[in-house]
Amino acid sequence: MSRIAQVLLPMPLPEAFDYAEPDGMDLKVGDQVAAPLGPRLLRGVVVSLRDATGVNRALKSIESRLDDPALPPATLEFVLWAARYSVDAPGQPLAIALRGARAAKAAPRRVVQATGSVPARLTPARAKVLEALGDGDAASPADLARRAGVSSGVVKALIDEGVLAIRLLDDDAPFPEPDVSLPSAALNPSQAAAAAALNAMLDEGGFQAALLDGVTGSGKTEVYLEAAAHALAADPHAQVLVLLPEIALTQAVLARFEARFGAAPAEWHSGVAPPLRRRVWEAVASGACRVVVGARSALFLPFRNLKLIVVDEEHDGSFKQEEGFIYQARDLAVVRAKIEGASVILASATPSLETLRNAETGRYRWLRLAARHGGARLPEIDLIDLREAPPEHGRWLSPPLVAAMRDTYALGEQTLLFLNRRGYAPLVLCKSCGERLCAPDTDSWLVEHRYSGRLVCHLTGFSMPKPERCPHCGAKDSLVSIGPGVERVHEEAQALFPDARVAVFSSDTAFDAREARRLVESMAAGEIDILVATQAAAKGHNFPMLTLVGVVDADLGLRGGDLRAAERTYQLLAQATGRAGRHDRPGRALLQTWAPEHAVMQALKAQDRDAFLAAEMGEREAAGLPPFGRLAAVIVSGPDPGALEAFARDMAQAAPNTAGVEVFGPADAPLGLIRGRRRKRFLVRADRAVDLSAYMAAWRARVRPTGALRVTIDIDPYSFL
DNA sequence: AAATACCCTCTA
DNA sequence: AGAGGGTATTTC
Repeated sequence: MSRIAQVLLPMPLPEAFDYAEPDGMDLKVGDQVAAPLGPRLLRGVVVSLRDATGVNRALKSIESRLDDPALPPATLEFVLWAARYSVDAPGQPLAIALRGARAAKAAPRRVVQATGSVPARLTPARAKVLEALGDGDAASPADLARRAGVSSGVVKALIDEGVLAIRLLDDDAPFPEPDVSLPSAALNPSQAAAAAALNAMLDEGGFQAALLDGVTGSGKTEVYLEAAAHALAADPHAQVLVLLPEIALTQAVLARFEARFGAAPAEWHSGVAPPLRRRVWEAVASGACRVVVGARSALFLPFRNLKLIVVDEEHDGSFKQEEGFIYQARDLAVVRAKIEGASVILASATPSLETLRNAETGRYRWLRLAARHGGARLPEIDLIDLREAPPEHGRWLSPPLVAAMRDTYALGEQTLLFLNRRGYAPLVLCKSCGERLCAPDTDSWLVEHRYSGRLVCHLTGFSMPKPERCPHCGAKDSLVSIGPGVERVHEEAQALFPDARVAVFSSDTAFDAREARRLVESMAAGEIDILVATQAAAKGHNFPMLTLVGVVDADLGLRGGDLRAAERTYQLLAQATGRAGRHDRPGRALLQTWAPEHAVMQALKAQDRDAFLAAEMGEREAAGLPPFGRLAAVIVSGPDPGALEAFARDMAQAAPNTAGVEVFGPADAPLGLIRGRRRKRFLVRADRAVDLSAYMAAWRARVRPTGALRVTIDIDPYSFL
């Protein structure tokens, strides 16, 4: 009996396609195959096999089974689950899962080896080459020539003569095995208790979840390292995944893994070159790679025997993927753990309300780390009321903050000025005609970057040199920079302290892992007096000489006012102020604010996280917002305003009526125009019991966007632009 | 996603 | 008629 294979292709197709299985191919679910699609031949994955009964149309045959590792059944199940949850085509998450399998293999290394035959004429140069061949590792022709001190022509002649031959070497250095016998770091009693609880959780086996909750510097990393060691030791094939936000800039955690296990973990993020990506993917699939530290997409790797997932800084917004396939990696990590029968640890000093709620209701174990590691005190936090002590016109640092900086500088200690805004000024305005400069066909302002002399759109990536004349009215020298960014605060700090060493840390100055590390090291070594930084520097670094943190604009994140504004601001500022005064030096943090009475500012000053979260939790509950209800957003977009308007009205008409679901909209999106596309939004609020994904899928099925119109569904939105 | 089928206008 | 161009449809 011949069979039919359902094959999922890594593309936005609505479902898997049926193909005939050629005789004798003996496919299994998860196998990677080459399947014809129209005139093309594509990589796909077998999702099911069934007897070929009831076939009503001619099917194409699978071309071949690929020589690549199969996708493990649990990975496949996870891919399908993620697609259903996100209300997107299953081929989208599959494309992420296959990214490593599709990456180019490393070109084999060409090395020279002796064939055993002797040269007809043994010149001195040739003798040197043969001598150099003897010592050292296999070398490429060019390296061998260099080692022998002759030109490459000599080597080439020997190859042509057949004395030497080229061999192709696939040097896939194996991923080093973690050494779990190395000693653990010394844990304080609080850490030891948490580690013991996590080990007990792992010993229980099956799906388990825990919140590891501890203030900055309480030593969460050591604790989850012990849990990882425990999982790896308990099963010689166990695999561990650690998810980090924006891993490209965080080298510190990698170093700690290396110290603990005597071997660097495999990295997985967008900065990893394709050949290495391919190797990591294959080693994860074979089980040879046991520890992966990665960004959110590492969640889609083909683990064979995943036993533990750690989501570090679980509250961090960058776990939410906002483009292409939209997903929240922290939430999907819990799902993946459930499917794998693994444990998941969510770690944070300022947990998200979603996670906190799960801990409060007992769905997650709740492990709290109390004391600060090393006995340092928490920084003292004060508010500077900008209404009472405003900076001079055109300045951004208030007199009390400048005074504190002066004291700190005089003591030879360091200041961190925190401002979560890249560039020099967030807005450039023409004082002649009032025009606000925007990217072409886009509603978002151009940000002035003075170091590079350009105006940059942070949304679309558009940039242009700063013009001399207003592009709107043509007036000369009429463009003024409005508001501060880190570069402008740098300028002001340098003017106030001409002898101080002032530096900027943002994604523009720390553009890759190496630059970031250089800046962090020079700050840690005391080579910088004042560091002006965005959130790129707020997380995870340890600066012993840093005793003052000044938050330039504490209210920044509160504007715009989406549902998580207060929560996010608290998390960010708690993290930033937590940088001050580690080790034996007391620290101080000053927050410049126009609204010192705001609950977030009061909570930060009182260092009363729990009271703030309780109040915030109460407001969410009263409004039925997450974590007490569910949200989804619909963004409809298209180039033609009239067509968009009409379609949005049709879509509103088509919204299904269901108990416990409210649909709001359509409304103009705050960013009403991006890259020439007009945008409108719906917001859907549902009770927790409602299957929101199914609701959204049913709604989408009722409308047909024509032409250039597009519908994007965002389950659990974080951005409301 | 990417190939192609379709359907306009424009050019001689 | 055939070339260009944009848009809609199809892919097991």
